[in-house]
Amino acid sequence: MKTSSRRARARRYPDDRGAPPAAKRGRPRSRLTITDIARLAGVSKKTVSRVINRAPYVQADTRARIEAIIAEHGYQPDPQARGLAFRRSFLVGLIHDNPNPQYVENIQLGILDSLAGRGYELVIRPCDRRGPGFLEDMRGFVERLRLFGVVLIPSVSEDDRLAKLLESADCPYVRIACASVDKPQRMVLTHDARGAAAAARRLAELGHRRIAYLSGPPLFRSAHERGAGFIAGLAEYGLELAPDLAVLGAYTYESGLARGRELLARPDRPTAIFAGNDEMATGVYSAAHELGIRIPQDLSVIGFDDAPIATRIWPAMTSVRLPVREMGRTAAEGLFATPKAAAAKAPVAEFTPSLIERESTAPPPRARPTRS
Amino acid sequence: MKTSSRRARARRYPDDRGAPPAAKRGRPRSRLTITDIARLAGVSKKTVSRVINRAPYVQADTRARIEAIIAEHGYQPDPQARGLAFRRSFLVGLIHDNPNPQYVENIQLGILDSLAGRGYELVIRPCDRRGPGFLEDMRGFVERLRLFGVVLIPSVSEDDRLAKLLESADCPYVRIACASVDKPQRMVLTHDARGAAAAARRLAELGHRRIAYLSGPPLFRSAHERGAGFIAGLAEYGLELAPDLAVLGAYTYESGLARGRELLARPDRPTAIFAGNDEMATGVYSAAHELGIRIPQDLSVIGFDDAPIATRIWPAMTSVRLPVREMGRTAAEGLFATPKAAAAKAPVAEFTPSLIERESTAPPPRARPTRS
DNA sequence: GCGTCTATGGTAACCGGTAGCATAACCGTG
DNA sequence: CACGGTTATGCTACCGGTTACCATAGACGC
Repeated sequence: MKTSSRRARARRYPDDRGAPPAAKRGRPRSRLTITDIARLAGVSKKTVSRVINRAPYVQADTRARIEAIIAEHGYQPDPQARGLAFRRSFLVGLIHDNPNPQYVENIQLGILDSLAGRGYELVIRPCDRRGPGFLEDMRGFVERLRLFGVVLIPSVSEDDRLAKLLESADCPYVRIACASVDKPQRMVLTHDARGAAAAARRLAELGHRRIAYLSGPPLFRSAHERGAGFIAGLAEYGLELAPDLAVLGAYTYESGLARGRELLARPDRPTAIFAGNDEMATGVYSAAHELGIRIPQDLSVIGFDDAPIATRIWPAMTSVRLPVREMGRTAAEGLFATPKAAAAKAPVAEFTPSLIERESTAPPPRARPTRS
Repeated sequence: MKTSSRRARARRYPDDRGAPPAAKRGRPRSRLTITDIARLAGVSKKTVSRVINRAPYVQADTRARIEAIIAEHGYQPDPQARGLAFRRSFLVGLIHDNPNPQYVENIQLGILDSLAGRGYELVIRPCDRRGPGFLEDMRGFVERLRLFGVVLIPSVSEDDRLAKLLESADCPYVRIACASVDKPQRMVLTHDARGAAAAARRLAELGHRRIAYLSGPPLFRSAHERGAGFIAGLAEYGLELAPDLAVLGAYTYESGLARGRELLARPDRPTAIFAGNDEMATGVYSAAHELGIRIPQDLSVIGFDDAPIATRIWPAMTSVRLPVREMGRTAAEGLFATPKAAAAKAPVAEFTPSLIERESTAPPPRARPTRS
């Protein structure tokens, strides 16, 4: 009877379609649990739990013995069980809509640098902040996963609706964004303006006077920030950005190519172009090649990001670099800050870009640099 | 007494340092649970569970009523609790050591295409298969997380030790790798050889005879595969790859630049170079620029991967394309295959690359193509 | 010697789900 | 109309941890 009953059970769910495969998979062979460790050590689960969580009230030798047993058996507490009890998962989310894979990858690596060895994992979540149901999606994501924390990178890091949502969902977060923030917030700041100013100074020093700025799209705060910094840098040399030499791109190669063609086809074309990012600067390179304009002899170009492509095109491009991986690491570290520090809403860290000089800049044709 | 006892308790962990912040965080306000839904619907937890898991033996109207209540309240079952009971998490891992961020990003996006709406999440795990403790790390990772499945991409996808480990850990996996496999396995196959053969045919048709192959490092199976395909393609036109024109690179820009310089400095330099990937092909571009060798008039170049850089350098590069995002999606789909299909160990899918012709190929100098 | 405090460890309940089994209702059939 | 088989549903234990609360053993002060 027992047997036949079991056999009947084996044929479960006769009309089952679409049940999660997880439910059908064979059981993995069971591993050691906290109960096993407690039994091996001759103590209670509670004591082992104290050791795992580094809680006090465990004798030093007891602690050492338990730790030895844990190490010997390679025991790893189950994050799902711990998370269930803690009402918090051991997952850190990266929410992003950044079109630059190199940037995203470096952020990921930086976050993982910080997570390594802590027992937390990184969950990736791309998004479209202008898509329908964006906020609902995000809410579902963070609530369902009970994320330990979230890192946001541009441009979604500039979306205050999302920040507000994360707060209401009680999900800690750190934003990476450039420095023009009105109120104190929990973020990793990048001083894009300073990098852009450095680019402006360098072009001014080389003697350029007709200098163009190829801006990123207004959706990105960095576009404004870099533009403002560039203008400020020029002003230090008594230069102004002529209105007709400030043109709007989209942070894409294609927009750089199109705007580059237009700028360089003018009779009084600029002798230098500062592009809001390397993608657009690369487009300017192509436009120059098409028109037979030599870089850097006829045209100086500076980009922003110091993407790998900056050294892969010819001539190697001068660009502005941010320590992206380090920024990712720092942002993740910020999630582990003490509650007090987190409540302070102060910036987690600030980064200033550096100008990496290569072969795409030179004095303008028929002109002499003001100094070296 | 009671009160003072509680107050004493509030000062818990007086010398606590290093306890997981999760344990210290305030509790998120509690959400709806399956018990709440059951109460609202006037049924038992078990019945709600059946609805969630699409199990049979629930009356259609009961099911509809429960689904309506779930939708109305935006209830989402807790993946940690489900995972604990299932002994399986709802996480899919991507284990990778691929140096190409564009490739990795597209794989990620493809996997996420497949996971979207299924309630599974993507966890990223870079690795170094030659580092110390590689296998132990991986074992700890997959066992601790009880991963639902893992996607592997080159070159770690070619590591049989890891495949064996995943099997012994009862962790389903799908590998993306090129087609030269000896035994049938659960993988997404890419016919890199066919793409390389197409490149060879094209160069032969244009009339090239002195053709070089710049190989990737032996660690990558794709390097052999592409080389073999290229040689086979040449053979169709009665051509051979001269031993001195097969050189070894490292899939990096720098190696492409160095090998390119050497190849192009020879008195009898090749009129065409097929590089194992776009990074190296870009290095060849730079070497040609340095030496004043024009592309494509003096030198034809074909790369592999169709990376974004292929269209951003000048002249736009002919390259071989694989549908990377689609491959990632397909690999993830493979994890959801029925147990029967999974046990079959048959390939999940196969992809053949296509040759994307751009401006970096032309007939050799002072020669006439054999046909169009 | 006794009450109080501190250090330590045990027990039961719980986190939010799922699995096994019992049971009731329904169905057609001999 | 009793009966076996199928469908629908609920009860209870359990997944692997953590917490609340309690019990006990020494140390200490009077």
